[in-house]
Amino acid sequence: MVGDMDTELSIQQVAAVTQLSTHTLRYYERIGLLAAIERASSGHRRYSGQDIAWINFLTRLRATGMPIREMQQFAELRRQGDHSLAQRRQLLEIHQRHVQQQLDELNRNLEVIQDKIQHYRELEAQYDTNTLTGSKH
Amino acid sequence: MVGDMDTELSIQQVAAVTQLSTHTLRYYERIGLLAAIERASSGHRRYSGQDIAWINFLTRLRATGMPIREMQQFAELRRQGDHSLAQRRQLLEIHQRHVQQQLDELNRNLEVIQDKIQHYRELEAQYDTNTLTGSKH
DNA sequence: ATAAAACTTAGAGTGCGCTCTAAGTCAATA
DNA sequence: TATTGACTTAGAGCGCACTCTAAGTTTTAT
Repeated sequence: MVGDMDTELSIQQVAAVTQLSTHTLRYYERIGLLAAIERASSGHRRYSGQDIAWINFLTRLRATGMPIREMQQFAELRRQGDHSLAQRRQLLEIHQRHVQQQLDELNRNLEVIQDKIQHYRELEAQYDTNTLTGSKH
Repeated sequence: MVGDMDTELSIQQVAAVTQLSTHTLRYYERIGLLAAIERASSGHRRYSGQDIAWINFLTRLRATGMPIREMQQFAELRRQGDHSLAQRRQLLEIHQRHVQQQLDELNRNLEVIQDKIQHYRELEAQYDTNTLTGSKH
């Protein structure tokens, strides 16, 4: 089962497992996020297990708000091989800090929203009481 | 200091305190997020303390990914007064769940990124060793 | 053999949330 | 009084990340 890494998938199959559209997969290749996917003799794309793993990681970066531009830089560094390891790590460390900031902000905002919900609950209780006792109508 | 709620601010002042551009403030009013800001005799906008509080809350909703469409619904409910309290609360409760999902996903993705950083650290250490011992060049 | 489906490329179109421009009115200062 | 600057409106334009279309070739199924 180790050899599964060599399984080659069609664009439709990759779309199914990555949840990206075939349009998006071609788009990612075109703008250099994927760079040179292998072709079958027919010219059709054949994705390797490594390609899938890379696409999945890209998806994590996108989901955490990394702009395409930065992902392009990251992909370019990857293409340059081992001597770019430190730069790739630094890029990810910066991004990691951004994600932590997002988390902090999201947590703060969540609290405010929860406070508001609680506030509404109290207002509702009061409003219901007024309505039931017939005051003012 | 309680009377500060009645202070009326110009659009520039509101832009300064809310960190929104004057363009965005007019845009929000135009699409019904703010609805009918008072005007001075000159026709210039005059924002109340309540307006500012509302804008700040809207900003929290935006920052947590609520689409403008939904904010418009929320603003509309607010305009309808007390009898929409329960609906407003429900809308916020749904949004609250979305925010919690965002937080969960962000946390999962952060972990993957951190793992990748750690992986790079290990590869770097190995690469440096190989380089120093002159193996392979 | 032929039709339907899937693939290819280049490039146009879309939806979101602003962001800016144009044309004009009003207000404050030299 | 003149001019600089802030304000008004309606509507066009923009950046991002896709998403789709058109035109053509290849593969698969009947």
